[in-house]
Amino acid sequence: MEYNFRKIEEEWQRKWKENNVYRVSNGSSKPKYYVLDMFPYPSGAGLHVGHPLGYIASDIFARYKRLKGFNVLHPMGYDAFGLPAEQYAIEHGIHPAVSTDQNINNFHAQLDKIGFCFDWSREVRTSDPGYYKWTQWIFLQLFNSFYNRSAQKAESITRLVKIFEKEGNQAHPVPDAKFELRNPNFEVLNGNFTAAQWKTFDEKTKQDILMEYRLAYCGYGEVNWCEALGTVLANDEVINGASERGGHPVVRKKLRQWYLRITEYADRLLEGLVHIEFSDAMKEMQTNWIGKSYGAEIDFEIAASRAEGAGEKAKLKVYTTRPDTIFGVDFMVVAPEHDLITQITPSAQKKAVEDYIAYVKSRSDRERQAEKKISGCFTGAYAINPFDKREIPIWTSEYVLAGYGTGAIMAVPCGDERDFKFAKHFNIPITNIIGKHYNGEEANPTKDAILENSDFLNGILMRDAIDVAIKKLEELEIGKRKVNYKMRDAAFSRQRYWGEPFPIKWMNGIAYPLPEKDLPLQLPYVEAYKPGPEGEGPLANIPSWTEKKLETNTMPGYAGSSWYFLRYMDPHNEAAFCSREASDYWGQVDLYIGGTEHAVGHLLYSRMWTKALFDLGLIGFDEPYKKLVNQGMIQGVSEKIFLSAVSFQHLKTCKKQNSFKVPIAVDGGYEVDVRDPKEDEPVAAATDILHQSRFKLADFFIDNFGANTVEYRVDISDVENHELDIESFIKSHRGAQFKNAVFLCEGGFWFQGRFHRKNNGSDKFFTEPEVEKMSKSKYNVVNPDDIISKYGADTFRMYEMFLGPVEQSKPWDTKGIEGVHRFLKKLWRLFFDEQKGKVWNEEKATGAELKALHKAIKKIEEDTERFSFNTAVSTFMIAVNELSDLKCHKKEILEPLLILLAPYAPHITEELWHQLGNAGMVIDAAYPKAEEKYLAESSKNYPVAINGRTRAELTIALDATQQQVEEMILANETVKKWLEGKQPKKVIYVKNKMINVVL
RNA sequence: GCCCAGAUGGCGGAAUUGGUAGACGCGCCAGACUCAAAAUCUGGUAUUGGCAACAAUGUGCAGGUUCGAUUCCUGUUCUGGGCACCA
Repeated sequence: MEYNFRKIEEEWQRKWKENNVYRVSNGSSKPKYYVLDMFPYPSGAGLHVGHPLGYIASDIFARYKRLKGFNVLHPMGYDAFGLPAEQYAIEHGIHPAVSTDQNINNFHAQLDKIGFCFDWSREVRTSDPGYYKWTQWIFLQLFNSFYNRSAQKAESITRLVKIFEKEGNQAHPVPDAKFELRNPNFEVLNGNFTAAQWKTFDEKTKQDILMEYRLAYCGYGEVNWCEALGTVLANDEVINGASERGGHPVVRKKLRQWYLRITEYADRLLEGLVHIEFSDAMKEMQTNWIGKSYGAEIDFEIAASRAEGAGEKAKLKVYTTRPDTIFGVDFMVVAPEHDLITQITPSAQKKAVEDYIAYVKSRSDRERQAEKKISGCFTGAYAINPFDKREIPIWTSEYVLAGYGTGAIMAVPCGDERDFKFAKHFNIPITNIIGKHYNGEEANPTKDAILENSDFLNGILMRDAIDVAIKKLEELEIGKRKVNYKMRDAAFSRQRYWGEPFPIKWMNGIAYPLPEKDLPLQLPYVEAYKPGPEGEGPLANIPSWTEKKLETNTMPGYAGSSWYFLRYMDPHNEAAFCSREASDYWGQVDLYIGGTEHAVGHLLYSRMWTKALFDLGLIGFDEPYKKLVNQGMIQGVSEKIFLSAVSFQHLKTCKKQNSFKVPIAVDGGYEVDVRDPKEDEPVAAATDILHQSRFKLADFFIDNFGANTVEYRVDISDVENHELDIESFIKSHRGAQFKNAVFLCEGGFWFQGRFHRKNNGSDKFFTEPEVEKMSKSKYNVVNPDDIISKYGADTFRMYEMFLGPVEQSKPWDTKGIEGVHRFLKKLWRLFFDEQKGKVWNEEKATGAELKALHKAIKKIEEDTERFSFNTAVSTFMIAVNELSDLKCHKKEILEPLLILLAPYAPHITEELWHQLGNAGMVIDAAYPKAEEKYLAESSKNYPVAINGRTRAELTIALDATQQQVEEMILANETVKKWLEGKQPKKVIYVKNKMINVVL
């Protein structure tokens, strides 16, 4: 009886489905465990072997937990809204709903083949109106809430209105300090209003004020605007200030946007990190993203003597974490977007400043920070240092971002590297306030210097001076202590079609929520996806939509994914997003597996939503994910060849084609039948010869190959062992253009199917491998379907795990899969022999067999618990090797081994489990227990090191004393040889570890 | 530029708390079975020198701490992920 994985896997997948083996109920006498994978976006390219890595890991853990007696929730669904589907619709005219459906079906079929224990009855799709009804509903909860800072929680906005009616906003100032509160006559209210004033405000004013408090609110923000495409672009669609598609110019433009007031949750998001099991790296990334810092806001007056007109009374507010360096300020830098610039710039500098601002508008935030080139422009205005009254030039530069702090900084070149470089570049004199700590070569950001040249701060340690300076600022009322966050409110709208519509109606410039009974507000069907006028989304083109004054933006991708883990608990509930009963039962996700790319996006948003839902009493916990495991990426191996404008010795070149030149003539010395190729046809290709120094190009009748080579990725299906199958390559769609190309190898070259030998080197055409992202565009995608049809799902699952630690990125190499497949065949042979059939028996196990088993049980359990699945697979291999060596076919040993292996290879174990005569499913068996009595050892083979280097081995009883060990050591031949008759300085004996003799 | 992570044989990786570097698998080499091949099995395989015993070197690079460092510390290079409209 052979291991027929195809039959076994199909059969059990069918039976599992028929018997609802993986359906879970909300309630059980067993303890609960919730295992979740990060929400996949069903892309048109389908699954490649990298995608299921995390799903396999979570599947193993879910099955393991079930064996351990837990009621395990392990659901799967789709994050189905998103830009790619819309882009596909624009290009191919297929409605996103249609293509998304196709993609999901494709994904689903691929996932099914891997044998996951998902409870598919709980599947959700964010684009399903039954799902996004509740995304809209939660949005309305956020819209109708504000963050009560004194209670440190979200509360109903109607409560806030009552407070305003009773006492104004004294106790609840506007969250955004930059917001200018105005009454209906547009008079600035200085931040506060009384109950009496509130009552006099008209509806519009009231609503505008409330909008400043709502957790989901509407405001204005800058986007990448591409006039030519008439649309807003994502950062990764913008390359060097131009659109990726078409290369049209892109500028920053202010558009009306929805936001989530996540900044109000900054402290709780930080504090919450203490209570959840995320990796330190992940916590650090989130902490840095939130970017809490302590410092001061300082007002600098604008020098009247140097300013013209309006600027006179203006003040420049800066935020700094280092107020101790105030006497080292040599210049100020304001963000190019800063409102003050136009006010303070004297006419003489206007042109230069405007030109500079225009330049900056074409640059993304990323470029502005990443650029090594220093740029900036002097505004012509001066600020006055509030302490020593020194006049300080005010510059504008792209490295200061409008969104952070006050959008202006005081620059201290002796203490800050960026400021230093800027000062050097523009020849701004540098004041040294830290004496010998500053060497004039580079800035020194120390806090451990004693201040000099610093007036009242002289002689104080900088660390201590921070507080002294702030106290003085507050005393003189020129500044105040300030906590600042780098994190900004989350932009929550997209000018796109394929997303959740906002349940919002606009009337007289006021946003009104739709009543709950009108949800879901369904996404209307459209034929075209063109952006609307003035940068509005495609929904603005639909008269029936705009007639109803409905919001034309849609929600971003993370709307649906911020709460999906809750919907899985109660996926078919039509009365609530998730019943309190269900969320109380399942609680937090116990294990969440996904990539680090979500570190600061999805994970922070999801945490914020959870906290808001908790505050509003809708769920009973305020962190969504108890433990997070980050899976690494499986990379692809691309295979590259090199193309060049080659120059044969007697060669003419003709028309330039795609920057390659085309060879048309022949080398005189060789009979090469290079007929004149058509102008649009060939290109020359070459190979590893570029990398072989022993190969002399001069031998080859080529002048300057390599001068202009271009890398070209060939499809990995045309490559084996880094050798290109030229024939198959030329037959492929992309390779057709190379049919008249010359393929240089070490021993000669291929041309039109014939090899022309030049020397006795190889005629193999080698490619250059490169490890990079697995992606369609790199022609290096390996499809799991192919692997499974060749080796089966169990082999595939185990090999994915065997490749290396889940957390680590590693390249896929199909070749290695044979080893895992052999292992499963070897396991099978413990039960069945090809000729003899059944070989397993019910004999009593020996001590050696029990030891092999219990060693495995112990290690597998430990490894599974710490997500070290690769070493667990090794342990299975070792166990099966040992049992094979022992010729052990005993049920007593093999049956527990099957249970151990069931999470990893569910199909083969299910089959063998039933072959052993069991009736139920293996997943409902009890996990075996490792018994120490089979593992006990009385002695250990110790390594004996001389000066730390292992020289010998010695078997010593585990209970040996230091003295006994020393005696044994000194009697050892190898040790004697090294001692050369002398006494050792020291003998280090670490029980159960090693022995080290120090000479 | 900023934040985070990683680097170990020909390849993927192991070494869980500072204690035998290279488990397990791939590949490769040799052998058995076979008319032959596949499959399977056995042995070998970090590098250098040596018939061998053995010796020297060796965990990206340069230092440091320690009886002992892949593991801890300082600096540095390269690669990957993220940087707010890809998901």
